[in-house]
Amino acid sequence: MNIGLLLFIPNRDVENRVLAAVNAAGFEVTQAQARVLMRVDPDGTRLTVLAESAQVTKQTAGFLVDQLEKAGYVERVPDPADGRARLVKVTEKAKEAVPVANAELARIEAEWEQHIGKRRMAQLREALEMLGDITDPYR
Amino acid sequence: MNIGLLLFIPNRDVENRVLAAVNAAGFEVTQAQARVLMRVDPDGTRLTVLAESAQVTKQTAGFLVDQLEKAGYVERVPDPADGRARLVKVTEKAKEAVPVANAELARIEAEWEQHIGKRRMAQLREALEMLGDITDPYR
DNA sequence: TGTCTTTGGTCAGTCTCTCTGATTAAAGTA
DNA sequence: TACTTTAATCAGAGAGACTGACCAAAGACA
Repeated sequence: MNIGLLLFIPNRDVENRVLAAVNAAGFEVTQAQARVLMRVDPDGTRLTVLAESAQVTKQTAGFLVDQLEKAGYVERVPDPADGRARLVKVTEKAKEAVPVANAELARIEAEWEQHIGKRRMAQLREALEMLGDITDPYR
Repeated sequence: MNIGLLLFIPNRDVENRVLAAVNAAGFEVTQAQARVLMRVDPDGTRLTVLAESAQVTKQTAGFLVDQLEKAGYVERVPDPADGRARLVKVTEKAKEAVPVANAELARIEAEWEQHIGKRRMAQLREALEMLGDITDPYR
C-alpha cells in the first residue's frame, strides 16, 4: 500500500471529524477557510504569509480571508510596520472555536491510541514530526 | 502540533511530487482524476464503487471518469453481470503511468528513510496501516 | 534626491471540482 | 404484475483554485 494513501486516509478522517465538530458547535466555516484560519498567529499574520504557509496563491488566501472577515472570524488591521500591509487577526468569536476543535482532536487521538497502543502512537508522532523537516516547504 | 496537520503536510508532499512526476512524463492528469484512476481495479470497477472508495458523489466520479475517458486513460464497457452498470477499465496508456508513479514513490520513501531511519519508517508504516482499519470508511 | 526594483495586496476572468435535485432504466421482490 | 431499490446520467449551481494585470508603499542605490 502506497505511503501517500496511507497518510491520506487518516488525514481525511481527522479533517472531516474536526470540521464536523466545529460546524456542529455552530461555527459555519468550510475546510478551506479553516485551513487558513488555523494558520493565523495570535499576534496577527500578513496575507502573504498565510498564503505561503497554506500553500495557495495570495488571491486564493485573500478570497478566503474575505469570507472569514464577512462571517466575523477575522479582522484586518493596518500593519504598523509596513504601510502596504495589513495584519489578519482572529476575533473573539473564532477563538471560541479553538477548544471545540481541540476537544475533537483529543477524542480522535484517544481512539487511535486505543486501537494501536500508546507506544505506536508516540512513534507515529515522532516520525511525522521529523518528516515535517523535509516536507514542510514553509518551515 | 496537531495530528491532522502532521499527517497533512507529508501527504501533500507525496501527492505533489507523484503528480509532478507523472505530468512530467507526459501524462496530463489532475490530482482529482488521479485519485479516481488509482482506485480502478485491474478487472474493472463500477462507477458507484469508485465514488464510494474515493469518497465523492457518483456525479463527481462520473465527471472525472468522463474526463479520463476523453483523455484515453480509461474506457467504459458494459458490465456482463448487470445491464444497468458499466465497468470502468484502465487502458494500456494509463498502465504506462504506473511505473512512473511507483518510481517517484520509491524515491520519496528512500529520502524519508534516509532522514528518519529504517526503523522509524517501518514503525510509521505499521501505525498507518493499523489506523486504516478504523479510518478508512471503504474498508 | 530621484529612479528602479521588490513586495503586499487587489481586481478581473476562468477553470476544475464538488454538490443537490431530478430523471431514466434495469434488477430484485412480493 | 406492481413496487422498490440500484446504477448511472442530466441539469444547474457554488466553492475554491489558478493566471495575468495592476496599484501603491518600501527598499536599494547612483
